[in-house]
Amino acid sequence: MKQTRPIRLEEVAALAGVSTATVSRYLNKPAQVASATGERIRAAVEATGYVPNMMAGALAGNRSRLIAVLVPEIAQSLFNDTVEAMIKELSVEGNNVVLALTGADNARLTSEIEIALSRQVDAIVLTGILSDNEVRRRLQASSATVIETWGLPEDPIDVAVGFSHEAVGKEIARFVQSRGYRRPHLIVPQSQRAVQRASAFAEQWISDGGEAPTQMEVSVPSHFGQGRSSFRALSDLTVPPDVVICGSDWIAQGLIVEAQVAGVRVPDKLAVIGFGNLRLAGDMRPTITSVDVDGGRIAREATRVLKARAQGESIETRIDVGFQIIARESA
Amino acid sequence: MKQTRPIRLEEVAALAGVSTATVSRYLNKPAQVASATGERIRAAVEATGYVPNMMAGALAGNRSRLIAVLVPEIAQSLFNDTVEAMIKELSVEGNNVVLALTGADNARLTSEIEIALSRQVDAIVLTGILSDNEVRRRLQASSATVIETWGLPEDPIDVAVGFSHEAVGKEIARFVQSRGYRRPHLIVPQSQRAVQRASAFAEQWISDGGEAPTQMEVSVPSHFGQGRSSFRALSDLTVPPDVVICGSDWIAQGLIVEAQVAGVRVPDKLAVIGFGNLRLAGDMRPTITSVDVDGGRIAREATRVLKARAQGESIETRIDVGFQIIARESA
DNA sequence: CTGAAAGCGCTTACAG
DNA sequence: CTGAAAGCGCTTACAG
Repeated sequence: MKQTRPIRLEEVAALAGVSTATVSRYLNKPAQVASATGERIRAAVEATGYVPNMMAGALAGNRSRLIAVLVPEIAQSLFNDTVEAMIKELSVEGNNVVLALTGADNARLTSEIEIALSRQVDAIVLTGILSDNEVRRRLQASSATVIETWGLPEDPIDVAVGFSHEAVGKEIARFVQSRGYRRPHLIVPQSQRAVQRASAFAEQWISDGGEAPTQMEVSVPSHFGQGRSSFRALSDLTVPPDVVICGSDWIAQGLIVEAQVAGVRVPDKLAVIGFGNLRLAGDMRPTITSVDVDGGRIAREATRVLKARAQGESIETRIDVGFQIIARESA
Repeated sequence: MKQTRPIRLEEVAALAGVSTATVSRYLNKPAQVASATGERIRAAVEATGYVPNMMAGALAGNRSRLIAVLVPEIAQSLFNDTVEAMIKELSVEGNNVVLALTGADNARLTSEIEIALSRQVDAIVLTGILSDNEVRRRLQASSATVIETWGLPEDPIDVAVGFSHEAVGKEIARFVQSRGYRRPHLIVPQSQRAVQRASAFAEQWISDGGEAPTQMEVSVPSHFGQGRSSFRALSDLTVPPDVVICGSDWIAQGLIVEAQVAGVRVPDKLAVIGFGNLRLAGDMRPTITSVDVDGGRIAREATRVLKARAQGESIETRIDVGFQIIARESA
């Protein structure tokens, strides 16, 4: 390793017989360079094998082309599809994604924001809910675009791209009622948003004349094993449920497996609803009724916002990408 | 957004009554600064709310503190635990991870390497196998540390931290034999390494006197649904298997679910072995026998290598972190 | 359409 | 232990 010094812009310019300014323009805004000149530069770049130093470019141009994406974790997360789509979308535009982990409880959210700011990122994409007002202000004072995703706060820090978890809860309640179920049971991962959905469900259910639904808390990140244990815990309930609304498809899947082993038929004896509409929801036996969130759409909207911002265009501050209940065999 | 100009080092220095050089030293190598001076600087940093511009620091110091991690995908990947551990480990040292996606077929591997180099990353962590010799040379000519993970090539580009997939294949073959199974069937995701494991399995199995195992190919990334369809495809085999070796725990899980629905008892009528030792392997019913790869260990070794490199220490070029067959109920 | 030159905000020999 | 100064490799008004 560590051999020859890399080629700089200056050497390309010398070879092409132009100034570094012109090479820089050719590389960044080719339309501003005469085509004959451009061709000479192109040849010089190729001949030298020039690779731009983006750190220098970032400092000089005050644009890092770095986007920080902050998620609780990635080992197994409902956000993964969104993050993947985001990385793909953004890299097309010449940006790179710095992925930071804030922990299942989002404990490292504010510190990771500080670090991202120090990195001079052009934008910060948040999935967690930021309650610290000082950091909120610091974020607003910075020149970075801040995109809150998955949620849809009343008063976004900057821009929000997501959907209403309250609406999801209410919609599921209506769905459950329309299917004729009478005794819903909720399995609620202790994340702010899952709790929000559960509350909204209960509210809607009760206002529609139902009894207050029973519910159980599980830790985050949610996983398959919780589904199994949750099924077993069902026998502790005085009122046996006829439908279980799970905070994630993983929980739903575990619940179904355990139910099958116990000889409880899904959905005949017990209906199950998941959340996230992961691939496995459609692949499971029985297939799992779930709530679809379009991660690709979130990523596209976020990218569009970033682009508009970079060009100084005005942008909406709340973009609702919606959600969809996908009815399948399990409920 | 876009308010007041950020504080610079110069303003901190002025407030503390020292030069920018001293502030920079205090921030990066506090031991080189007198404690009284350091205290004044600390106070000045706090009073001004100074946030260092890491892009400038990177350019001046020729050290970006950026590590590129290249993986095929993250929606659902066996590498996720490793990537998560890597991000955690590295961020403790003040580094950030740029996550780049190379595609399930690794088609974007070389282009993402170019981009990472342009970013002046201190290190590139690869999970895919790099066969392009030119890029290999370019990588070696760069000053970036290159860490190949998960695999353990004979001749690493720079440093390799992983395990032998061939050894995994052979070890599974011995395990299967020791358990008395006679007719293994392999479900092989078409990734280079899964194919390597399958070949090694077959080789060992045959050299131990077994009949050539049957096998079926599935696409990457592997998933639950493939397990279900693979089970159904088993009936096409002229010789019904007594054990199925799956390329991932997701396949194994899908296979078990489908077997249960079909009334085939696991492991009594059909044993199943997974790969990856995901959390669900221990949570599934029956629990899944799998191969454990310690992602945390890989991340720690990689971090150790990076640190040693940064300090100019010499380092090993091949670090074998091993693997472990975890025998559970399914086989 | 192009160039000379200033400047982005740091780090680091070098000298003391 | 500390400072003056050069320099990292680009971008971008500004002027022509």
